[in-house]
Amino acid sequence: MKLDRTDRRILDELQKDSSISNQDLAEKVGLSPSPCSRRVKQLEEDGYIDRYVARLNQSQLDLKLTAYIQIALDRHTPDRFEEFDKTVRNCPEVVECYLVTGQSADYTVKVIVPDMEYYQKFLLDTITQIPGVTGVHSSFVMRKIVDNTEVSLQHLS
Amino acid sequence: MKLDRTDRRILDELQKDSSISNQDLAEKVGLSPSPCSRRVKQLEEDGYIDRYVARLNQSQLDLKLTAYIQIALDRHTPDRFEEFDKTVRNCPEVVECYLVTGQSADYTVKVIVPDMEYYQKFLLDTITQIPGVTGVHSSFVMRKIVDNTEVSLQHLS
DNA sequence: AATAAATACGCAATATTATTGCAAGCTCCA
DNA sequence: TGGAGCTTGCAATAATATTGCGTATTTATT
Repeated sequence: MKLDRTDRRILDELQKDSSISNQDLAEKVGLSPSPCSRRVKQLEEDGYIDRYVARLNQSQLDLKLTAYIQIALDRHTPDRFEEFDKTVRNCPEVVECYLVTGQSADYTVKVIVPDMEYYQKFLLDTITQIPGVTGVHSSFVMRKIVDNTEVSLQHLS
Repeated sequence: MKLDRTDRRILDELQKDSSISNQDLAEKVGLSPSPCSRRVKQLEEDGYIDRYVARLNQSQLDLKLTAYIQIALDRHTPDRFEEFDKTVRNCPEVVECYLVTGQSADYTVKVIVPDMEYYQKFLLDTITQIPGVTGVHSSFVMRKIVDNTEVSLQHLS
């Protein structure tokens, strides 16, 4: 259950571009197609590769606003958390939601929506309606410098 | 250059799982394989699909710490921004970096690293070294409720 | 350091999957 | 209601991935 340099290179390539053919991937990592295919399959089976996804062009799809919402709850009881989690998991506008450390902001939520009007409605109709939500603070993305899903595997070397 | 219901369903499926075969995808969206393949190709060519990527299992790869860093700059001059952007783009630990609205926090940076020790070193050796960085505030992810790349296309209906 | 066991490799053959040409069927506008 | 432009499904073809197997390489053990 240990990864060598070739495995890591395979993972790196697939993180960047999973539409690469097995033949090209094999060449990039210095292997012939068959062992490369076998390694990829193994990495999938061992759970290193979670899933393959397509990333869409947001602005072309009229999704022009990305917002971060910092949310604080009145009480930190299990039922408060459960209710919040359940609601947020069912919002297609929410792409990320984390429980984070820090003074008052319990949750950090990332939302992708068409525009400010949509956002405002979403905030009022959905977030504000969740029991226990007290503080809500929004910030809006003006410019994207990095927007990846690719993680660094350097520490495994 | 307009998407019908079938196109949107294709995009939705590929966002969730791009490893689906064309045949299965065709069946899901109620098409036979050939027009389905043609539509996917068209969506790629038209730029709706940005790229295909593999998502990895972070904890299995020893990436146990996700952190958000809120960063403020001393001055909002072009060279300050450029220098910051350039540095951050070259950090493999940084998965997201946005310029955001708000009082003092100019940048929101998301970082994925093995542990707190690594994080501390990263902050001191990299972030703090960037000219003009004054305020730095970290929060750490304790629990992930949602961690997707999938965006909602409901507004197109 | 030698050797045995286990693992990983590349080639060639096979199987799977995607793509293309084409005729028939829709759709939409005049 | 007719016709132009698209879209579809089928069948044939092409591209791509996968598997068996003999050889080579690595790893562990003494």
